[in-house]
Amino acid sequence: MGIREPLSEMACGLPHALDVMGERWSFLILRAAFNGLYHFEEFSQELGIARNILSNRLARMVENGVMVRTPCETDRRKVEYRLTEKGLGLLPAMLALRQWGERYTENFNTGLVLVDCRDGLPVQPITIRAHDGRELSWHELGWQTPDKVGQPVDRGSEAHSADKAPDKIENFG
Amino acid sequence: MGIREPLSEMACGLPHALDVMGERWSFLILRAAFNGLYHFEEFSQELGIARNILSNRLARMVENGVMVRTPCETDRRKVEYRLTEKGLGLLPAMLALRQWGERYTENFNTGLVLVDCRDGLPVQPITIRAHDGRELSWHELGWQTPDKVGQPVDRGSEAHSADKAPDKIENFG
DNA sequence: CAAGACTAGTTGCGAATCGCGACCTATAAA
DNA sequence: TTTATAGGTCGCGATTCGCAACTAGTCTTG
Repeated sequence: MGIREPLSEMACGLPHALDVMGERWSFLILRAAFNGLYHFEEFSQELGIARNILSNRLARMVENGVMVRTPCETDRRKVEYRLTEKGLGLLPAMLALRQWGERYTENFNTGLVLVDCRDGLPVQPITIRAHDGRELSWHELGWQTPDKVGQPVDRGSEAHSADKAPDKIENFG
Repeated sequence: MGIREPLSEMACGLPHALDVMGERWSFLILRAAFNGLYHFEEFSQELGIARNILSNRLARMVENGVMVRTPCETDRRKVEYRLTEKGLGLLPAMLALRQWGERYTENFNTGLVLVDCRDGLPVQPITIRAHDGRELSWHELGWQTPDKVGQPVDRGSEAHSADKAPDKIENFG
């Protein structure tokens, strides 16, 4: 990581997530892995990524526990890269990103729809939900200290009018 | 984007999403914006990012419709950067990434909990849900052509045993 | 109104990263 | 035994990043 310290600050999971997955190609490699690819040459051909970069990213994902690297039993030239449970855990994030990309790409060609295998019906758009399942928007969210969980949060009547902010009204991150 | 063509292939929203948000700092700037910051100097101080990079990223986000840039009425030295609806639409993706980062960061210090303002109860972990709300894992998902939506998908009995893959069994992306 | 301070940048330059092609090693197939 | 394949590494030019310094408008203060 060298000089990149600022990404590693604590109390927010985003820096760590970006540290692991924030480099160019990482998410596309992940997508390919979810696609069922697991050999070096497969990733290389599918993505058209430079070999040294691919090598670097795969090593990094292994190092960070997103993938495991195992020599192939039946053909010892080959190596298998497989998603770990931690890697599989990135599916909601990747899908949310994808859905966003699809929604806001004009003339997006809906070639294939992600569905529940069982009934072939499309999955829902990914949303943020309250404990009881209600869908929540940004304005309905707030931060609470662990000891005060269960107490309503006052967000200071929405700081979003110009020049009101004396300091951070609410802390979303 | 010059030579970066491979990211812009169609039929998948991820390349577009990464094109817009995949550069270093973009997601942290987004987080800061969700935090209620909207001035150049605020972002600069909060993130410790180089000024030229910040300038570049903000311009890019404006260009891509994630933020709008408006000169401040009351102090014309200042400029306001605000999230558009498109920008707000990134909240599920950002939160999914954050939750993943939190979950897999050891000794993660849970300083603040994201809650529903109304009752102060924590939001759910972000998941993928079927049309009827059932939570779905990777193994239960498949791709279907639009005209065949509603027909169950056979994923070829899970390609994930070594050396079976003659070709892509199922196409997750 | 003039002198300073503040905001939002831009510019230049060295350092780090990316992308391409060539090369290398171990294994498998002909 | 020769050739092909898989998974890399190495070197080098092009791009991007990070830092510090500088600039152009716009308040603010005396």
